[in-house]
Amino acid sequence: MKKKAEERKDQVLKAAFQAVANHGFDAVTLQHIADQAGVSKGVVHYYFQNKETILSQLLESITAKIYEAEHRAITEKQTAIEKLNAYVHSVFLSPEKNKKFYRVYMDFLAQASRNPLYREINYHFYENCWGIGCEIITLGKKEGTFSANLDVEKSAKMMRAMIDGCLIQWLMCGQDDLHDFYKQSCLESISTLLTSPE
Amino acid sequence: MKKKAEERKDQVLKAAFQAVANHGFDAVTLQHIADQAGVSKGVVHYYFQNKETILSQLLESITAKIYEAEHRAITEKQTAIEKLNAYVHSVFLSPEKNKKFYRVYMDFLAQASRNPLYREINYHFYENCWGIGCEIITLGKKEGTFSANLDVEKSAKMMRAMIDGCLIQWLMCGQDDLHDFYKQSCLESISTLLTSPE
Amino acid sequence: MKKKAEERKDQVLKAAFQAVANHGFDAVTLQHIADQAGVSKGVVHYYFQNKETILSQLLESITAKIYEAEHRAITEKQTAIEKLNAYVHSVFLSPEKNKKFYRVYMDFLAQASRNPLYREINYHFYENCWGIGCEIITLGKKEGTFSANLDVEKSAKMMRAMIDGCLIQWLMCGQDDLHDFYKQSCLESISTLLTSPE
Amino acid sequence: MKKKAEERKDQVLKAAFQAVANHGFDAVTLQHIADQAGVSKGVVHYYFQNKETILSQLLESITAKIYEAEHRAITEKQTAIEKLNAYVHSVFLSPEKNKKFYRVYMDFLAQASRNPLYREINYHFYENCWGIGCEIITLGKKEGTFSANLDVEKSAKMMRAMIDGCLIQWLMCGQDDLHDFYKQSCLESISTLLTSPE
DNA sequence: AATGAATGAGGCTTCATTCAT
DNA sequence: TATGAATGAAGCCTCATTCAT
Repeated sequence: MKKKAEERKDQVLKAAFQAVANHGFDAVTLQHIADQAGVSKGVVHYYFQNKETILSQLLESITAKIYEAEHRAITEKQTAIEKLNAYVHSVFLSPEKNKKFYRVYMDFLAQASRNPLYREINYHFYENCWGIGCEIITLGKKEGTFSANLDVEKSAKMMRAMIDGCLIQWLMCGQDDLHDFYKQSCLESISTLLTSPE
Repeated sequence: MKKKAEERKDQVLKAAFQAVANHGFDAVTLQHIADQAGVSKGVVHYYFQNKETILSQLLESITAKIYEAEHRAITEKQTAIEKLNAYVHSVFLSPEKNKKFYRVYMDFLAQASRNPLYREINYHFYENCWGIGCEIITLGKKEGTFSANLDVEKSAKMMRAMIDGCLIQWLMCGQDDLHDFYKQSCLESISTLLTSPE
Repeated sequence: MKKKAEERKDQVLKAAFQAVANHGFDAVTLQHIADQAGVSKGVVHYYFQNKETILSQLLESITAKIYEAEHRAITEKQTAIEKLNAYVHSVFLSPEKNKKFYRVYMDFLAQASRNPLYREINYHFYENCWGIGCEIITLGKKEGTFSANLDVEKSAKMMRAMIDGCLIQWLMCGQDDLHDFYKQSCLESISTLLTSPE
Repeated sequence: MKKKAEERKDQVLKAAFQAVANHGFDAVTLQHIADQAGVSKGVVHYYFQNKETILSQLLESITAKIYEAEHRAITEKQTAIEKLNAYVHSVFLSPEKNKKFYRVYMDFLAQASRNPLYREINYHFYENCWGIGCEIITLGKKEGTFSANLDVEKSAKMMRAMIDGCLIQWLMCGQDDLHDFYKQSCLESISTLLTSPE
């Protein structure tokens, strides 16, 4: 029973992601979501109180997934450089996937600037990302790869700012073939920031 | 005559800006805009063909204003360092103004990932921003302040990515008192990127 | 299930007929139709994509009904004269019914002069009517009742023109008591046309 | 002053005719009419109380013009046959003109079935048309061209019914090249009705 | 547990009409 | 006289939500 319900909710959330990716946050309807999930509109309301509940759980779900992927990527590597590389590569996955995920994510960011609930969810995601940054930077300092006098927390935040800034700029340019340019440039810039003396 | 009409349109656009800032891009209604402007709903349609027209002109208007302010800021300064400083300060204006402007701007970015018209307008804004970056960097190289081997265009893009990334991260944290932290960190990071040898 | 939906659509179409009869084609609103049907406005949109869909289906429905009644009437009779009589009588049903039906029909004709969809539906109705005429005339020629040298198709068209012309003229006079006069005169005229030698 | 006003009203009515011909009775707006007349919307309201006033005066105007043309046509001829010919030819003027005039006229007929004012105006037009019919038939009887036992008034009405029925049927078929067929058939039918013995 | 029919609030838009200039 | 800016009522349509089955 409980299991079935969990599966159902997951099914709806997956459908919601697709639906939001296709139609946009404010254009998506519960009908879109139900259609995408291959269920009736009633089901959606049966498992979720209302539209906002679905969407906030969707935000939680996708930020969790992004973080998991990032975390998995760096765990597999040993050195700070390798981890940094893996991190950035796990963010710049592919034009198609980035487009889909970041479109949805940007929709949520826009909402989050007004909706405290979304903001909180996103903040949690930020904390996770900063955590990854701190881990890499701390290791790099220990290795002697990165500057000894780096402010770890500050650098982690700048690192994430760079990543988001690049990904958004890429997304807004609408040119898939620039994906590699932005990935490389982002990586270079972060490296410079972390290795620059003083 | 013509003048009056222009003023009216401006009045409506200003009201639209306030209304979008308050309610968000997808929750704003023409009634909100009319109320904010202190006019009847009919007036809005008298000066603008439809809702999308208002919103796209609003995007044009605010990106133009942001750019103008940035451009004005750097024009007043002489050295590359001063210009860079002025640029970042003109972006990080104040918590209140940044919040309002960037909320609206983020709404548009979210839309732009799907709407080509918005994307085009934003691209034009990007070009302007990159132009400012290029100007500063070129001057800095000439002065010898910045690294001689910088790729001017690439650096300009990374510069803007850093700025947007920081501003968005600040906005999403919902803490006004971090405004200064992000301004300073952003400036530092860009400086590092531009002055780091090789 | 399907049955229920069909009934609902029928209910709405019937209501639409009443509403158009009462308010006229261009003054009728979806609210009128919903009220007449005793349902909420939403129901109308649930079963019909939009207003035009309702109205075109209404045109199809009423022309089909008129034709069916006419066809049924002539089928029951044997001789050409009897059939002709029955045909005209089935058209000139009663002042009340004619008024309601032809008011609506005239609204559609007015629209049809510009709207190809309506024109097509009406043309189909014309073809049916001409078919009835042809059937009667062909039989009459075979019987020797009607002139041997009649152009069947042309005569069928003139027959219908006479019928519509009379009914419209009657409707426009606004005098119910002339209904019988027009019915008889119409019948006489058609008889004359079909029996006149040469 | 008075003269200027009359000219202005005429100008607006002519524009109204074009506008209704183009957009249809219920889709036409005062802006269409003003544009067509090359004047401002205010002018239209200055010379006409409201929209209905314009439209009813337009109906009067066009029925008067149709009648005048018909009357002029038969006046120029001597014999009943010639007059009848001229009459029908003056009605079936040309595909283009008939389309424009009858579209507008049909719009009014549809309205007239509900609006007493329009109905009255149209009735006056009918009387004029019947008058023409009576004149022709009476002459034909005197000449011995038409059947002696014709009921003049009734025949005049049937004559007009035939004309309107044919013109409407032609209009609804949407085939310009059938214009001649309907004109000839209409004339033949009327001739048959009027010459048939008994 | 699931469906989808029904509701009705609320949005965008059109347009006749008014009125200050 | 003439203009056209401004109003606001009213229409169509969408869609989250409810509820009987």
